[in-house]
Amino acid sequence: MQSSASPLDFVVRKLATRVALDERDRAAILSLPHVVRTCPPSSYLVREGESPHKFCALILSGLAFRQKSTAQGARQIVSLHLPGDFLDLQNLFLEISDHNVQALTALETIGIERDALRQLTLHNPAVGKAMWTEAQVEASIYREWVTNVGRRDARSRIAHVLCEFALRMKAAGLCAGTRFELPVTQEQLADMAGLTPVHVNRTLRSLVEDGIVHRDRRFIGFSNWSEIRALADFNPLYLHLDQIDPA
Amino acid sequence: MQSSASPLDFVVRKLATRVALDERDRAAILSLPHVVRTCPPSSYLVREGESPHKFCALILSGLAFRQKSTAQGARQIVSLHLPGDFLDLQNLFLEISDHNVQALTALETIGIERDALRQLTLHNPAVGKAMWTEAQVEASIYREWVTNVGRRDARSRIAHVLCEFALRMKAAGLCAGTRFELPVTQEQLADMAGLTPVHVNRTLRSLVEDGIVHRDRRFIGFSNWSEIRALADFNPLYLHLDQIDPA
DNA sequence: CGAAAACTTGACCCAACTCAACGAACGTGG
DNA sequence: CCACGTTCGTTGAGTTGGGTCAAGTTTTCG
Repeated sequence: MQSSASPLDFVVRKLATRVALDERDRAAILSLPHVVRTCPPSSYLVREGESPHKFCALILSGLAFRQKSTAQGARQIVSLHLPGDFLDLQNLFLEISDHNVQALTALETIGIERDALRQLTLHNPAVGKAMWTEAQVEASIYREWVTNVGRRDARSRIAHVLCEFALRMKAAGLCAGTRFELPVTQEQLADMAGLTPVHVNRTLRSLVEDGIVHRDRRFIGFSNWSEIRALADFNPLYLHLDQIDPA
Repeated sequence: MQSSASPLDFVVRKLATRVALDERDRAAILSLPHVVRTCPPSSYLVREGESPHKFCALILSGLAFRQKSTAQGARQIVSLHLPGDFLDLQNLFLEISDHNVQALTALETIGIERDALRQLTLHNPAVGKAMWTEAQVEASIYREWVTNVGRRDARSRIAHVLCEFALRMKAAGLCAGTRFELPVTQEQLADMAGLTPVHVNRTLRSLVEDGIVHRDRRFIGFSNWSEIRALADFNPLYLHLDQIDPA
């Protein structure tokens, strides 16, 4: 019966997509100590080498990404995150951060007290299961990215990134499915795909010329989902979007 | 006081490297229903698209790898596993397998009943924490692999794979550190690095010619750890080898 | 000992990179 | 609301790291 506008409601709703939560579980989540924060575009939320912060962040609105750099100064973006994604799951149980997390757009996050969230994850089986599912889906996406960057050519690689983003946005209820804003520079897209910005530019152009992708500024549209899906060699299984409340 | 030679002792020892376990935790682990199995080289332990098996496997001896294929038939190896690694963590909480797991060498595994392990993970905080740490270290390794395959040239990439393997083997007490057997064909190495077998052959040869790597059959040696480490741009932080019992 | 698998090597090719310049869009302050 | 600096996108020309194809050679193993 609570009409609360607490940002923790958002967390409850998120976790409830992964597992059935009873009243007690919900109450436990809703009593977690937390803060709401906003971060400007490209600010760092986590830096490689740091110890975990007091709060574990989840995105309420906006986009973020994870990134590592090589000694030669090349950057690789290793994942993209949208509202409902945890940005700090790794730091819940590891003591030193192994990569950077950066805001892509302006970001609104809820920071949940690390200790409390860890205790809840370890002691409440329903919450624990939801958190495990989140973490395992994230790992599955990493595996797909290794494959994408390791074994697909530039066209497929870029198309694959676009397909994944479209589908995750749709699953999060943030776009209709075949048209969406991807607020990413071509340089950032290059860093996701393991390509150079120049080559991304040309490849993206060729996708547009072939009528597979429409583009206006940072807005992307697909003419034909099954066409781009085939080109991208995109099999949505790895997103485990059906992994919802198998109770 | 138990002198048991149960393979579960191995699991206890493994998890005890991640978290302090008391007698009750140990007893709970030691009572898990399980089977020991052997698998011939290149047999499949998990296939993409499958539902989870009744048992969740952990390697007792031998090596295994995870692998995905593209529609064009290219294969990418996304991780390598050695004794003490879980092969089925993902299937503990996900309902469809998103990749293949294959034996690299002859394999001896302990299969722990999935349901029982899941319950223990969710209900026993110490075991839960150990399992989380395992899973998060695995995720960290995926991030590094995305970076390796996306942003390093062939020499560094291959050197990086060698460094990681050497250090993980050493950490597992399976080699001294600068000389070890890597029972992998050049084709498999290529599939780890996102290269072709021919190019792996030439690149490996050039590393040998430069005196950075020694090779005899499948045995690899490093002349100078800091030299290959620099070439590989290898920073062992991501392996979280110190992530041991922060109690 | 013989067949299959793994490793080598050479010759050639091309997808993607580099370098460099220019144009378009954005945002910020006056 | 315009001027202007900055970031982002676009394009051309030339280069190269790594791929392809194909033919040996060595190793492994039944």
